Amino acid sequence: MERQILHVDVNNAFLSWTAIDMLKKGSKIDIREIPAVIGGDESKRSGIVLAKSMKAKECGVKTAETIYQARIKCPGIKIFPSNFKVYREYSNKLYQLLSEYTDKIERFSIDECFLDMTQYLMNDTLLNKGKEINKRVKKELGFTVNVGVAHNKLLAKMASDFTKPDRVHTLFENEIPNKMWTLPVSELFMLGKRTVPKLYNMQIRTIGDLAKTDKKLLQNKFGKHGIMMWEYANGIDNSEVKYLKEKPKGIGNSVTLPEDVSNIEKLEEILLALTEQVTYRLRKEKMMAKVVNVQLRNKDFVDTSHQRKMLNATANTKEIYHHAKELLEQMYIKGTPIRLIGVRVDDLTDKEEMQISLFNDDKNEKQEKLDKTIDKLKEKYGYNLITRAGKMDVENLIKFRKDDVK
DNA sequence: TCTGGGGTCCTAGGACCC
DNA sequence: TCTGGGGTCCTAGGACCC
Repeated sequence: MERQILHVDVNNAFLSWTAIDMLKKGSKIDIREIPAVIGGDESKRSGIVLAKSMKAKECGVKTAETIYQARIKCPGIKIFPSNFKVYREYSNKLYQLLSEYTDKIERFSIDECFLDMTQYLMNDTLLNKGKEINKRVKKELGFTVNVGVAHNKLLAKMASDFTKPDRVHTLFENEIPNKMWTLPVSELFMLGKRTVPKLYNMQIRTIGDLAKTDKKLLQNKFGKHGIMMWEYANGIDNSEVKYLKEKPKGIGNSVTLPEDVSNIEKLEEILLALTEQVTYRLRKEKMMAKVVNVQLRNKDFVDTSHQRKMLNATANTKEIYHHAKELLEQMYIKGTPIRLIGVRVDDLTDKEEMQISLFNDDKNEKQEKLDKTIDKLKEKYGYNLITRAGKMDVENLIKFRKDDVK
């Protein structure tokens, strides 16, 4: 049976949502109407463009480029900081509205959803539902969305990416040659900046070129990725709308340092704070991890990572930090200026499903208690070491943990 | 004052086993 | 002693997404 899929994509999400939030707080200007971007903090060396207004786009400003570059392209451009709390709020409002249409919704990202409408069309058409959603979001929530209308997720996503903003586009199978094959191959979902030049060298310029290329040839050159890109170019995608909440596969926390650090004691201190965050989230998910991974980026932007599989899954800060610290010591070349440091845990399992370890002795119980105490403190003070200094005495907490992990 | 942070999935090579 | 080959697990790194 033919599936009925919608893809809803918020136009310039972070910028639109910031604009609405500012207007609500009494701002006289609507930053959607001027050259503006939402960006990181240049003084913290995270000065990249997260979202841009239409006027900024007209200057040639692109998402993920530096604010420095944006200013060159568009002198006088206004820059506003991001506010994820606000974004989550609007994202939830959108989700609520969409929930009136189907319960098969996949939150693909903070500003994108897939809807499986197959069993929810009644006597209406999919296109009409798309148009209704587009109108209602604008009227009731105050921002605009693009809606892609198709028979699978890939085509719906491609459709919502056609002309913007505030549009509803269909991409049914018979429309593929005219609407999709004419586009440059770089527009195809999952074709990034590494793959596109390789395709160009093979004289593949448009999605149509790719669709007509021999599948076997692509498989030989790109492996699984080759098969996928051929299928996508031909509009083939059998993946389901994942409407059930999935457990995370890994949890990580990394930070670009305000200035390069070449001192391992300092790096260890930051690593501890990052580990604290990661294990806190891990415990909140009621999960345990088996793999610990430490990532470093040096001043030349070269990334290295080391990982280790532990004997038993754990969510304990001290235990995970112990491994993270060893990994750092193993990989850090003395004197190297480090720009970014990160820790992540993978190979996660549900805590409930874990058997009670034979070694779950007093020591472990003591550790669990300590973690719980710290978690409670965090909840109370909303303490987040790296991104914002909380009300709590951060230095003391570091010392507390430092003494503990010794 | 140039380049975020959170993810997922895949690949290649080495170790080890039978 | 001319050295297969399939399979699994592990690690490092790459590509892509928003």
